[in-house]
Amino acid sequence: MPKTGMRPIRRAQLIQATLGVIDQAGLANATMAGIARQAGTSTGIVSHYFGDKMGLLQATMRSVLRDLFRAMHDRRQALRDASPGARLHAMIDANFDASQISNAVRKTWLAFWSSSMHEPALQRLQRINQRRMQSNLCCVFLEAMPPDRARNAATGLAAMIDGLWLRAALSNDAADTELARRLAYQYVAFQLAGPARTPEKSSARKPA
Amino acid sequence: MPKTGMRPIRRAQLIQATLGVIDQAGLANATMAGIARQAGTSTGIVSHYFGDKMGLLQATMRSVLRDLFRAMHDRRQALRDASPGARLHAMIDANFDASQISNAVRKTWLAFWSSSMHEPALQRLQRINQRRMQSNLCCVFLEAMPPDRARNAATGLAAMIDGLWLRAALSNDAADTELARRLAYQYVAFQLAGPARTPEKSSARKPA
Amino acid sequence: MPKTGMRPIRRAQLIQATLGVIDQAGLANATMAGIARQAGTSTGIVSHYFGDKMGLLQATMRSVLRDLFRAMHDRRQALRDASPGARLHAMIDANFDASQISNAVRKTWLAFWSSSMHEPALQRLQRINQRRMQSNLCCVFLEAMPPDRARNAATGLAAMIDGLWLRAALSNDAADTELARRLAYQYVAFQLAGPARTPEKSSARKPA
Amino acid sequence: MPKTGMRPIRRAQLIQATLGVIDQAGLANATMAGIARQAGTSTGIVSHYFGDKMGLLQATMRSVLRDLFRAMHDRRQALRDASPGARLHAMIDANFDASQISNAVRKTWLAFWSSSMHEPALQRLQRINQRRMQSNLCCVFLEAMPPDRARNAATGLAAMIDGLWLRAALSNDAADTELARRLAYQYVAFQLAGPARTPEKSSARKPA
DNA sequence: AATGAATGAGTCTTCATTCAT
DNA sequence: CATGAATGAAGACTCATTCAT
Repeated sequence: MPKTGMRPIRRAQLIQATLGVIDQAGLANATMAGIARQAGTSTGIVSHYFGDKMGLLQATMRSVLRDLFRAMHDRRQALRDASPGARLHAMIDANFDASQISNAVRKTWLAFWSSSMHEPALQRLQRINQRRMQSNLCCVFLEAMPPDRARNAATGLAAMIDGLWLRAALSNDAADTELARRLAYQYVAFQLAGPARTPEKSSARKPA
Repeated sequence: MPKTGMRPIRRAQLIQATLGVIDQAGLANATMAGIARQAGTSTGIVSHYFGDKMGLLQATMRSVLRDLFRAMHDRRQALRDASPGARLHAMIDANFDASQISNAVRKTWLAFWSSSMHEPALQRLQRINQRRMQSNLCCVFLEAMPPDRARNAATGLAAMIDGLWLRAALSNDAADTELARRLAYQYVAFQLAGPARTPEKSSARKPA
Repeated sequence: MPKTGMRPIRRAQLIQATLGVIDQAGLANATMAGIARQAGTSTGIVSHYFGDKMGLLQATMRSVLRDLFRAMHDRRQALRDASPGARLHAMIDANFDASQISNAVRKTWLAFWSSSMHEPALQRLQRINQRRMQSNLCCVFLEAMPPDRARNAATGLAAMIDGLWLRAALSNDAADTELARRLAYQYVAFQLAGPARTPEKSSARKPA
Repeated sequence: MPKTGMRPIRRAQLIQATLGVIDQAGLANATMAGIARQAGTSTGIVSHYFGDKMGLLQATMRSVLRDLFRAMHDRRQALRDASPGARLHAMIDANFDASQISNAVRKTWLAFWSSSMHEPALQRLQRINQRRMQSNLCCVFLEAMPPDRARNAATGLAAMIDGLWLRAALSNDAADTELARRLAYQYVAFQLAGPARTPEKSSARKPA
């Protein structure tokens, strides 16, 4: 009697196992056998549900991205009519959310960044994510500044978040999260207060 | 007697080939055979000079790091007595130096970031690099602000640079470099002008 | 469900193939590919069942030892209440049993002797085997002589058997088996009749 | 200025190095590079003097055999007119001579035994050695018994010596040498005193 | 005579994938 | 649905041998 409705359960199981294995051994050392063992299933099951190793990795990455955007969405919903500053803080918080800062997710994310450069399938996901983040941030900045500056502010904040996040991932130190958040908040404050000096194309290159 | 003194030449050759292969195929797909072919040598030669694949990767990473710090050092020397702002700009420029922004180096760097999480040997190099960058930046900021703020400014700028650098790497678009530099300059200007609002531990978390 | 219970069958198959390859080409030239081909399987299967080449070799040696001791045990059981002489003959016969004198087994045994000196895993097996043989022989001799002499007789007979066995292996001549057995029987007769002259520590060294 | 007369010196050097490496790592792990390093020369030199790896191994084995027979010859010369017993003891002593019982020699010998089964060149040496030993022992026994018994006695003593020697090699215990010698002496005494019971072809097989 | 850099064939091992049950 | 046995291609690494100097 084939149990029905196993699909989503098994898939979630395997994605969790994938995250776990990448956390423990790294993407480069994540084998199908290891993932299946971690999930408590047989090796054949992965092909059955994801067709391919790449299929599993894509699904895993999609799952991580979905979690990130759900976190951002939830927090923005809760502050729908708040000030731009408050909403940007909420989005920053989402990026350092518990679901994002677990080691498993950090390592997975970083690994995907790296391998997305040579795997078109992952690259597409990565691009979508990046664009979505940029536009989400830009929307909020637009309420407080002209479009040109808003775009730059969004790019800068996105870079800031990624950079802080990357450092936290590399240093493997959960305590950094609080500092990371504060530095990101500070950057928002900088941008909302107006640029100290408008960055110009060339003259800014060699300031006294 | 056979040709002597081939050591450094061959090593440089092989490191260049490694960067090339990682650029084309990614670290995950970089095989010894491919690297040897790219270098125009036999496969055995890599073991001969680096002992191991990991030995070659370490040497390659070390080479990339050395280039980065040489670029920073050179630019700082040229501006030894300049203002903090000018020197920070020089350090930023070094990070977006031609030697750093080539695709090969970007991908290699990102790949190393990723795999350093599970390879102690690479992790060590990565940590050393991170600490050196932080302290170099901090030294300059200290001339313009109290130690506490200088440390945060250094961390923030380092994150900013990494984040911008990461985005450039992922988007694979060399044209972003100019924008990246401008955003980093802007961050320096923010910090040197004094914080818009001092980031505080908790009250800053939910600003109106 | 896939065929289950293949484990012992495949393992036996592969061990037989290992013996065959060592017989034909020698341990030094026994490759995994050759063994797999001989067994009619793919190369990967060896790792699947034995993990390692050394794992396969250990299992093979264990199998050979097990066969030897089973042969000895069977023959002793059949003569449970017989005289010491009869039981020692049975043990000698077991050592020159059909399962032991096949060329494959001889060469394998000799190869293991040699490589056991540098492979701790094999050395352990070798030591266990040696000790077990010594104690089995000693038990029987004890029924016919004082402990001191029994120990020496056991050591001597074990050496005799090994030496005869070794010569047979090296000369590659199956016909020697009969002679080997007779010489071993003779040694037993010598010992059971009482020593011609008690071997003494030093005075025996230069007898007239 | 090519130094002349280096040939024998270098050859001896390399043979010693070979013995050393086999002692430390085993024949299976003895590489040309390792031997050259141990000898303090370059890798190419081995080909230069021995042409081949097998050439070096043959020369090494020949050297070991030559040492054994020199030891036997010397001791027999010293006892030219002594009794058969004394001369047999001398030959036994030679086999457990200091030059023979060093670990390096033991392991080398055993390794050669093993690989001689598949290397015709080594096999030839091995056969010559075996035959020479047999005939040397037989000559002496012939002075004390009829040819038929002498042949058997020689075979038995040779087996005894090899077996004792083998056990000593495997147990890696130099202290066994004394016991080994005593057991070999005892065997000589047995044979010289006349067989306890003449070994017969079939009736001896199942004695009561 | 001697060096040691270079080669490349050969080996072990890993692993994604398939498939009969 | 699920299993896990089996495959075989691919990669890292070793090492005897060659050869220009």
